[in-house]
Amino acid sequence: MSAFSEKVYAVVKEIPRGEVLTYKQVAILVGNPRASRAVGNILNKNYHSSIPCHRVIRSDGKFGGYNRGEESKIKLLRQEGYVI
DNA sequence: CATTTGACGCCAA
DNA sequence: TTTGGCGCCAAAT
Repeated sequence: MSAFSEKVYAVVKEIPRGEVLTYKQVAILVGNPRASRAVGNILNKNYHSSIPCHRVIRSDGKFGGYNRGEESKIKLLRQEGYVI
């Protein structure tokens, strides 16, 4: 595991229920404001059940993708009470 | 080691 | 406002 991915996992894991962070925000929190793309890449290839990667969405307000399907991601967020 | 890929983001038309 | 193109970074090929 690279330090970068470790930080990404740590940050995502700390997202409280009902809250969401954008890829950009995560990138900033890990120290690389421009690595928004890399963040998505890491979450995509390393999906662990321990990490609520469904709490990470695009800065545009779109939901982005999800390894279990975007529908599942949206469903989860709605269940957690996330509303636009 | 060099190139491509991808759950992104911002700016210019 | 919506679309297209460019930039940026880490991992996979």
